[in-house]
Amino acid sequence: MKIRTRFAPSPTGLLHIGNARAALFNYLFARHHGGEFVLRIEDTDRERSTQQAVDVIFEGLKWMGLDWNGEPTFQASRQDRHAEVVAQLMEKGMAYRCYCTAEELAAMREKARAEKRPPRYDGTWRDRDPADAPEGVPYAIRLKAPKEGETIIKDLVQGEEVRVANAEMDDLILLRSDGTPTYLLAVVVDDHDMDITHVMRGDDHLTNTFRQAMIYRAMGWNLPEFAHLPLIHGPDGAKLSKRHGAQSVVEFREEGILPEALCNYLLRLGWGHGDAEILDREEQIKLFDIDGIGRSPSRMDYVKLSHLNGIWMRRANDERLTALVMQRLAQRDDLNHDETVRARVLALMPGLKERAKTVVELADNAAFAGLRLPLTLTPKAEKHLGEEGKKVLAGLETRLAALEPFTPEGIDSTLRAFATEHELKLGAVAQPLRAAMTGTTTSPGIDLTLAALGREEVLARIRSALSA
RNA sequence: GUCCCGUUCGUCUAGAGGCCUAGGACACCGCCCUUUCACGGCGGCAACACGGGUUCGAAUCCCGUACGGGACGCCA
Repeated sequence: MKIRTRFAPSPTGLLHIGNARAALFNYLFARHHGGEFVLRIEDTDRERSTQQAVDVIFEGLKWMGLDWNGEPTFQASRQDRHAEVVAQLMEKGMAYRCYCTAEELAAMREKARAEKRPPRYDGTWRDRDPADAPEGVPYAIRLKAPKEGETIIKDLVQGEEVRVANAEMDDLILLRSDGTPTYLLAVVVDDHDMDITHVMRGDDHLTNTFRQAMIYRAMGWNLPEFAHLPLIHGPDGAKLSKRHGAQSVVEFREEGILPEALCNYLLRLGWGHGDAEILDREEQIKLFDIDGIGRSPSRMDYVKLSHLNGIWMRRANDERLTALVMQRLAQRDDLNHDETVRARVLALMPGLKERAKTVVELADNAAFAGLRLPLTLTPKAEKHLGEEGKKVLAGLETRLAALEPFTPEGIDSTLRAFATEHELKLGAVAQPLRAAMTGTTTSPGIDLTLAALGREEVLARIRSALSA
């Protein structure tokens, strides 16, 4: 049997981190087993669904490198099929018309709650003679669910068997009074028709699964395997919300997170395989399986995500990182943006990427490459450009002007020789230079920094610092 | 309120009855490397929710309690 998984988000405006993880797991599981991973957009709620929201999902998945098989299915386009299934259930006597209004149902629930009973539909129209039906009143169609016995489902994550007494459940609505299918019905029909073998989704759907199982049974269909993933909470254990920080895929991208870091983090959140921590896509596919998924909800740890992002940045290609940095620097109007600046950033990248955890930080640290003279100094940098510092710069100016070739190696030996001659520690030479080059006290190695700026710029920055 | 699920360092996790003096990672604290800041290396702090069983032996199996989460819509 070929494994087929699906990711079935509803287009409501953002690709939430929990959904993104569900997509990742479904993707990895399918790829691990040589199966297929398909996409279905659950847009039955026409009010809230927009093309823009659909695009956000596509873009997010592509950014994460989760490619799906075939064309996406739009659930709304399958309404005729959903209605057809309901018609079959009516014929079999397994569904019935319910004429209760929304107000009546709300009152029913409220009353039940007030009496501390579980809020459920009381079955008013279940056995009532259809002839009693009021004239011209719209009706919904409900499933005639079993009232006795129990419904058992198998869950690959949450334990072998999960069971609930049928008396605990009421007759769910299949078709709304406007004729459109409900989520519960549409999901079952689509998963069946699309030959989905494994349904992997958030734990919040676990109890829905019982009701869906009833629909499968009523139709005489086989159930797929289920795997309910524990939810992701905020660092404090409460529901993930805005105040915790980023929660959608695009937000993480804006904050300078690399997709491979996000995927690596999301995978390790709620899944483990021995001591494996850093996994590229190939290893993820090789190692991922359902038995590694944990059972309890996990907390989002933005600090650990940053750490992983640092690792993935160091592994990333310099050209790629430079492009990301230049994109961000383009927003700043205190910088030059020409090709020279880009070349400097690229040359600095090996040193830069060791010192940042996000692309945002990377861009901040790279910005000095495009700065115009004179530089604005940080208070700490200023201290290095006192009398002593200036003496060093003045002494260095002629030597650097004469240095040939102007390479990191040549610069390094020039500085060391200068320090020895003047009985200075290397730091006493490097820090004034760094301050003059960057306006700050931190940067990649001073040899690399000077070489990247180029002789002309280095001399210009020294003179500028000297004349300040 | 009813039902369902869960519970190993602060966090993410390893752990499938003896390999556990409970391992790794992040964070934190030292030390080393060092031209700054990082990176890296070494070391430290730190957990089996609680109570009963079962067993020669339990983090691992069973029951209960506590705590946490989820569901209970003509939303998905």
